Amino acid sequence: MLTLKEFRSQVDLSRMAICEAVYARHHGHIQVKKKPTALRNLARIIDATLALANRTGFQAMTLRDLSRHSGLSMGALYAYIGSKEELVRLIQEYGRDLTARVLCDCLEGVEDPVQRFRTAIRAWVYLTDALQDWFFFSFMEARHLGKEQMEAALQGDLRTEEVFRDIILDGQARGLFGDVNPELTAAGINALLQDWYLKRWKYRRLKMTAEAYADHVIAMVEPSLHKPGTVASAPTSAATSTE
Amino acid sequence: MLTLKEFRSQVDLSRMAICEAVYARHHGHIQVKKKPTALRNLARIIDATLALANRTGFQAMTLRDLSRHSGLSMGALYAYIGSKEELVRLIQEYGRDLTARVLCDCLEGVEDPVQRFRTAIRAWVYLTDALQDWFFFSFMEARHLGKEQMEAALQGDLRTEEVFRDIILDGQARGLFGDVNPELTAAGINALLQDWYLKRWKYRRLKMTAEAYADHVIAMVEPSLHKPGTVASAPTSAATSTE
DNA sequence: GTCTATACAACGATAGAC
DNA sequence: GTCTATCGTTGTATAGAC
Repeated sequence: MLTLKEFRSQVDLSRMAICEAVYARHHGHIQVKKKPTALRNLARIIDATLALANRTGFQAMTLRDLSRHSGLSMGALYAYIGSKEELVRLIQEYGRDLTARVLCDCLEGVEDPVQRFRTAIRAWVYLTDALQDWFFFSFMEARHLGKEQMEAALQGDLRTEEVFRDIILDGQARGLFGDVNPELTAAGINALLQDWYLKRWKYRRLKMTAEAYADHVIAMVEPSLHKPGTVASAPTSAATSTE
Repeated sequence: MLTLKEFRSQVDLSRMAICEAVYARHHGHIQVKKKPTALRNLARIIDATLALANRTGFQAMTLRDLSRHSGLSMGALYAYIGSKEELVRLIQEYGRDLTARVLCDCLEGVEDPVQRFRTAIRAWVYLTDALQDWFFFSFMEARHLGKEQMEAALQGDLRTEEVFRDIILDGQARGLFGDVNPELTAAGINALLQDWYLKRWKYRRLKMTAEAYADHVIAMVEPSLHKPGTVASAPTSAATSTE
């Protein structure tokens, strides 16, 4: 079974690794040429943006706010970004590359549909947990982007669903799952997974861990997948399960 | 079974009925004293605000935009609202009163837990379908409100969940449902219901109706509620079901 | 590379004519 | 009741010193 610890060792989600990718992609637009300083300040800018924008919205966050919280002056800020709009694009892009890859990587080598289903859910919850501020930002600010950027955001959403849809189709082909609508069920799973980063306050209040939440989603969806009459052997909790 | 038609005849969700309520609540702050004109223009302002704000966000919508799209001048606008912030409060409040009441009304007289469960889901989907622009606005702009207004928004969210939680608890007490976590399951149902107005583009693409979506949520959740080994007699579709 | 000081546009809000 | 014209403020973005 995919544990949170295992997941974290597989995927490098450190701020620095992410900022490296952003820097590599945008070094043409970034005026600062000394890589160590550039990476350090880029990390500050992204952190501050996510913190401020997730509190009151990206539009409400002024660049003066950002300047204060990132510890950089207005002038210095503009050595890294060309405009406020470019900042939101920059943040949006870095996550997109990452998320598409992670889910596929974690599923590699897992053949059994039931195992694939559970692994995919766990991987996604762990990923969105590690990068909750990015996922929250991305969801809330997607419609403020330009047309083609928004298209890309929607495509990312659909691609996640396709992974689940294909697992369900495979399970049906092998006679393991009943005849639920694969597309709709995948959309439902997506909605449940999204709740983890959209309603953090709620689950924090319930003192839930990412692993417990993944188990909950699995427990909620799996019974609807299995053929009527088939009693599923669903794991009740990550801690007690012995797969 | 609660159909969309039945629901609409039970609850008056017309713009005018809603604007009456808003006017009644805010007539102290509204300078325009002639009721018919006030109601007409209030409806225009609310419609335009929801349309514009849901496209690019409330912060991004300028009052000049609103003035143009509502057909009122800047000056006239300020005869109805005291400030931009008051406008968002006004819109937020009108829905809150409504939503709390509707769910309870539709459940009145329905005793059987399974029926209550299905009716509650149908009622909520129909309600959010009729007022999708309001629910979308409310979800997206909740964090831009003041502290006590945001508290109220969260409370509204929790109250919906409590209705579902209580239905599950009742079903468990009567031995009809298995021992799922009532609070978590209610949160999951809430997440599924939210998807209907948060991802309209997706379901429009799938050519789904509100009734079909309600059936889908029921079909997805019900199997996890029933006791292991118990085969549920879930209705496959609102059209073919004969309850 | 980073700073301070400033330009310029756009915003929310109001005054006063009609 | 509704309009046009205008106020003061605040936002994004840049120029030039260090």
